[in-house]
Amino acid sequence: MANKNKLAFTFFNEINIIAQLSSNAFDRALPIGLSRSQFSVLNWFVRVDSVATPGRLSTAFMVTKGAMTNTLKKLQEKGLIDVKPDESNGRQKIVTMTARGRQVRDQALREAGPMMMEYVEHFSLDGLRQQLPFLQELRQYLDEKRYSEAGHAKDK
Amino acid sequence: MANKNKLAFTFFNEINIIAQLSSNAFDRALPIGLSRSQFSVLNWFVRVDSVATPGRLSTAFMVTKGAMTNTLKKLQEKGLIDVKPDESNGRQKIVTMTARGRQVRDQALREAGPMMMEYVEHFSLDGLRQQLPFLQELRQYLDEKRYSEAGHAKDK
DNA sequence: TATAAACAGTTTAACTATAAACAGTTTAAA
DNA sequence: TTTAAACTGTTTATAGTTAAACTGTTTATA
Repeated sequence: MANKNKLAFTFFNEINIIAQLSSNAFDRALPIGLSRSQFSVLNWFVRVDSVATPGRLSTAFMVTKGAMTNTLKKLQEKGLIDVKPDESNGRQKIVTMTARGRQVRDQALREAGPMMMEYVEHFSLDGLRQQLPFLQELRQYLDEKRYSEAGHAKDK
Repeated sequence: MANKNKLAFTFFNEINIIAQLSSNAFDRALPIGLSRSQFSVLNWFVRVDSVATPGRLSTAFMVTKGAMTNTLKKLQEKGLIDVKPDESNGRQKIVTMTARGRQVRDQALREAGPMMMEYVEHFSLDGLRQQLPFLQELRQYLDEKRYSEAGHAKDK
């Protein structure tokens, strides 16, 4: 059905443009020297867990292990995270957030929050809430599809 | 309202994940040697206009002029577009798609289309259609906001 | 007309990402 | 016990992006 095909393209196109616009805006709201991926890792430690391995983080953020190695290196150099070997497993490393990391994350959120608020203030709470279930269902579906694709579930 | 703040973050987070997943899938569906930005430019010539300047394209795709210079160079090297000076305006260039470019675009669409279809086949036509207006309104709002931000409308 | 400002596109440096090769560690199997 | 396979994280090469400096052209202004 060519009609649905076209609709699918339009739909994903809108999603992509919104993602790009909001990401760009968020990047600019972040303190200089802190990239979005770096902030996201710091925020993860608040939202999800206080301890992680690099592999767990690369899976959570759907980036390659190499990308996460790079992000963690930057955070470590700035003293925002601690990385130490896992005594019980020589392959892994243990990553935690430092007090300074927590401070930087909190400040970034304080600076970026109002901007994100402003972005949705013209949309009702109910309007946003009504969209969420569809988006969450779609996200979950795409995520499952990703894992079921041949030769692609390994390095993610 | 902290509640709405959190909802806004959740909302944009979902949008970003969907964008990332669908983009990655689309990238993989594309013929090797053709990046998403390159395909997008070729597709633009079918969807929007048959002639363009580099500046118009960089605005349309919300990337810097430098990024578009790079994309167009790759397309030109592969013989998929023509770039020639604008006789009536020495600052500008005129970009058009070649017959080969049209062929490559058509083939890419044939290869990637079914994948996108599969991505939405579990969602009803009506379901997608119901989401669109909100997304389009949001996109338009963000786009306008972008232009109204100080010191940021120039190079886009 | 002369000069300054704005504009259109290119180049460069820095950054982030991927994919693939790599090194070391652990687990499974023979 | 030895060996092969799987795993965890790093490195390297490649590609695409931004921001800013740059070149050349056009427009506005004094």
